[in-house]
Amino acid sequence: MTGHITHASHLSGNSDRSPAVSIRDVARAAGVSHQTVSRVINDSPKVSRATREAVLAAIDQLGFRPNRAARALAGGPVQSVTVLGSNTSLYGFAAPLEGVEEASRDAGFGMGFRALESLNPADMRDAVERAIEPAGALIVIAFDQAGAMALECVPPEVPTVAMIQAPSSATLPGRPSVWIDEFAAAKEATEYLLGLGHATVHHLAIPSWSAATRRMEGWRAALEQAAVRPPNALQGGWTAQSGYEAGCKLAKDSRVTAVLAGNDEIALGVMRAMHEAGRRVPDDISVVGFDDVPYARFFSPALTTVRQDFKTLGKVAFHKLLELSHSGRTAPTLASPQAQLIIRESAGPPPRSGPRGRQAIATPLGTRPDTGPNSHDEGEENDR
Amino acid sequence: MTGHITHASHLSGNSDRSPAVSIRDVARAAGVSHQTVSRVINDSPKVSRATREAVLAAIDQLGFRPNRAARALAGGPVQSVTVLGSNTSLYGFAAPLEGVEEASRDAGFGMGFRALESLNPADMRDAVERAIEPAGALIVIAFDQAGAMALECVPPEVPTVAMIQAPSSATLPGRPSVWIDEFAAAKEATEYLLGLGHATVHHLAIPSWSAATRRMEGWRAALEQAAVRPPNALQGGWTAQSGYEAGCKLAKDSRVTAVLAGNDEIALGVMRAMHEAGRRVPDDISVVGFDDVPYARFFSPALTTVRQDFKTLGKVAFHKLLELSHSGRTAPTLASPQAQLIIRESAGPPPRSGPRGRQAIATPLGTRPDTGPNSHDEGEENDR
DNA sequence: GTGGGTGATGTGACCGGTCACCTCTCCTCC
DNA sequence: GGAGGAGAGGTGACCGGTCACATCACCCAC
Repeated sequence: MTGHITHASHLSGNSDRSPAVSIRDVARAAGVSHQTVSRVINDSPKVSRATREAVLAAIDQLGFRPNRAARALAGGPVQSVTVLGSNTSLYGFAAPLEGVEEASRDAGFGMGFRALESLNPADMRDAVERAIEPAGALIVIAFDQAGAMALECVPPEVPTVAMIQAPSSATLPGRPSVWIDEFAAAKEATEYLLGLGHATVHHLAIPSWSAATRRMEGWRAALEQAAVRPPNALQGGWTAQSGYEAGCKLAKDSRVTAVLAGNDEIALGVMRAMHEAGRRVPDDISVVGFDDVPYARFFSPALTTVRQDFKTLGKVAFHKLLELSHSGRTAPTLASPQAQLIIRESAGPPPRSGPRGRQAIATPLGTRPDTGPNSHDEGEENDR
Repeated sequence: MTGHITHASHLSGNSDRSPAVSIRDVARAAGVSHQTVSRVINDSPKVSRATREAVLAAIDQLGFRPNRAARALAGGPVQSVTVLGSNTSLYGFAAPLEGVEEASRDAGFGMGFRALESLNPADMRDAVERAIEPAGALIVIAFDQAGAMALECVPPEVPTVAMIQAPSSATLPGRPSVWIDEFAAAKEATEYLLGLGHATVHHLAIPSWSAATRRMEGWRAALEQAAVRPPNALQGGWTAQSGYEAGCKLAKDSRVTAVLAGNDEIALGVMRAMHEAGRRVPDDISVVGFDDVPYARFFSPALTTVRQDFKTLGKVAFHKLLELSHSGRTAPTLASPQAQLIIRESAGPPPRSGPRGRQAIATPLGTRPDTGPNSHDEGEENDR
C-alpha cells in the first residue's frame, strides 16, 4: 500500500546504494527470523498459518520484492528465462516471443533474449553459454538450423524447452519441445486446392535442416491420397525475397497452377513474381500461405493461408518450462494449438483450358506490369 | 583454450551446484589476491602490467567468466539492459530491438525484454519496476503512448535511454533519447508527390500522444512551402487494419489523390481499401509508406516508402546507454540515422482530368473486386 | 632521518538471498 | 515415562563478486 520502493541501480559501480528492503527487514517487522521469511516467499509448507500471514503482511507493508541477483547467487529458483532465436523481425519468430513474454510476465519471471547470428560451432557454443548464464533456463526457437544447432549445444542439465517445426526431427530424445501440428492444416489446404480443380499443388518449403516439415508431410499426404504424384518440394528461404526468387522460376513452368508457400512472406514474394510474369492470382495461379500474419488479409488478393497460433505456442513453451522445473524432469514432448485454414482470395480454380500462355513479358521488379481485368467471385472470406 | 565450463543451472532450488570457476580460483592460480583479479576484470589502472598479464592468463586458462548475479548483488556494473516496449511483432518495434540485441551482445551485455500491456498507471509503474530490477538499466521504446507513459514512471536515477518519435515531444529534459530524423525524408516524400502533380497530399498519421510527429511536420512543411494548405492529418493506428479503415473513408473523398501513410502496414491497408473501392494505385491514387519493411517491395504495386534504419537506431540507443553509464550522466539528446525515400511503384501522377469517378462499387473485404487494366510506366525503382 | 606522498596489493566485511543443520515443542506409542 | 517423530522455527555459513580500508615498498623533500 505505502510501498516506497527504492532502486539500487547503476551500470557502473557507483556507490549510491539505496537501502532496498530486504528479507531481514521483513523478518524484523514480522518478529521472525530471516529464514522464516525465506520460507514464506518460497511457499515452504513448514510455516504455520499464523506466521505466514504475519510475514505476508509485513512483506506487503514494506513493499518487499525478492532480489533476483541474490537469489540466483544463492542458488535459489532463478525466475527468469532466456529465449534463444535467430530473428526477431520475422513474424514466425516474433509472435512466439510475444507469447513467452506474456506468460513469463504473468508468472513473475524475467525474460531475456539472445540472437543467434553465426552458425560457427564455437560461436554457437559461446552464445548458448552466455544465454544460460544469467537465467539458468532456456527456450530455444528451433524452427531453423541455427536454433537446432543451438539446442545441441545446451548441456542436458539446463532446463530447456524447444520450439520446433516437427517432433520427428533430430530433437534430443527426452528434451521437452512444443510445436504446432500443421500436418492436418497443410493437408486440408492442399485438399482445398485440389478440390478447386488443380491437377497438382506445388510446395515452396521453408528451410528445414532435417528431413521434412510437418506441413510438407501434410501436403504430400493430401496429394498421395488423391493419387497425385507429389512434385519435388522446392527449398526456399524465410523471406519474401526468397519467395520472389523461387516464384520467378515457378512462373515459367506452365504446369504450375497452385502453390503452397512455406509462409506468408514467401507467398507474397511468389505473388509478386507471378504478377510480374503476367500470371494473375488467383485466376491463373493459386497461392496459399502459412502463418496468417496480421497484414495477410490486406494483400491484393487477400491471402488464403493457414493460421498458426504462435503466441499460444510461446505461452505453452513457457508453461512447459515451469512444469519441467517444478516436477523434476518428467516432461516428454507435447503437441500444441492446431493450425487452421483461412480461406480468402488468393486461391481459385485453375484456368479453364489448362494454363494459358503468358500474356505479358516478364519484367524485372520495379517496373509496373499490366494487370488484366477479371470477373468472378469465388473465394469467400472465412475469416475470424 | 581448455575452458571446461560448468553450469550452475536450476530453476527450482535443487542442490546440484557445480563448482563454476570464481574470482578466487583465478586468484589462486595467478598467485594474487581475489581483489586484484577483480581489479583486472574491471580495468582498474592500479594494477601493474606484469600482474595484469598473469591474471589475464589465469582467466583465460580457467575459462573464467564473471558471475552476473554476484556482480549485481555486490553493486558492481550490472552489464545488462532491459528493453521496454509495447510490441514485438510490429516491424518498427522489432527491428530496433534487434539492433539493441546485437549491440548488447557485442558489448557482453545481457538483454531482457518486457512488454507494456496496460495503460493503467499502477500497472505501468509496476511493469517499470519489474523491468528495472534485474538489469538496472533501461531502453524504452517510446514511439507510442505506452512507451511514453512508461518513461515517465522511471525514477531519474535509473540509467535510461528512450527511443522516441520526435525530440520536441514530452520527453523529460535531460533524459537521453534517440530518434530518427524523418523530417527531411517526410518533406522529400511529400515534395515528390507534389512534384508528380498532386494538388495536395493527405497524411494518415501513426498515433502520437503529444503534439505531432516529425514526419507530420515534414509533410506540413512541404505543403506550406508549396503554398498548399495542409489538410487535417488523419489519426490512425499502427496496423494494416487501421490503415484499411481509414482508407475506406479516404476512398470516398474524390479530392484525395495522394496519401502519405504513417507506416508500411498502414499503407498496405490503404491500398487494399482503395483496391476495394475501385480506385487504382497508383493510377487513381498514390500511396507512400514509412519504414520500408522487408516485404514492402513485394507488394503489388511495390511500395514507395521512406526507409528507416531501425536497427542502427537500436544500436545507437545501446551505445548511448553505455556512454551514459561510463561518463556520468552527461549525455544530452542525439539525432541518429537519416531516413531515405525509396521510390518504387505505388506513387504516380494524379489522374488526368481530376480524379475520375469510382468505377467499381465498394465491396467489403473478402470479395474479390475488379482490377482495371493500366498502362504507363513511371515510378522507377530506386532501391538498394 | 623522518614525514609524507603514491602506486601496487591484500584483508575482511558485505550485498540479499538460500542451504544445511540445530533447537524446541508437542504428540504418539510401546 | 522415555524413545522417536513430525512440525515450526532459528542460526550461521556461503554463493561470487565489490567496497572500504589497511598494508607495504619505494621515492622524494625537508
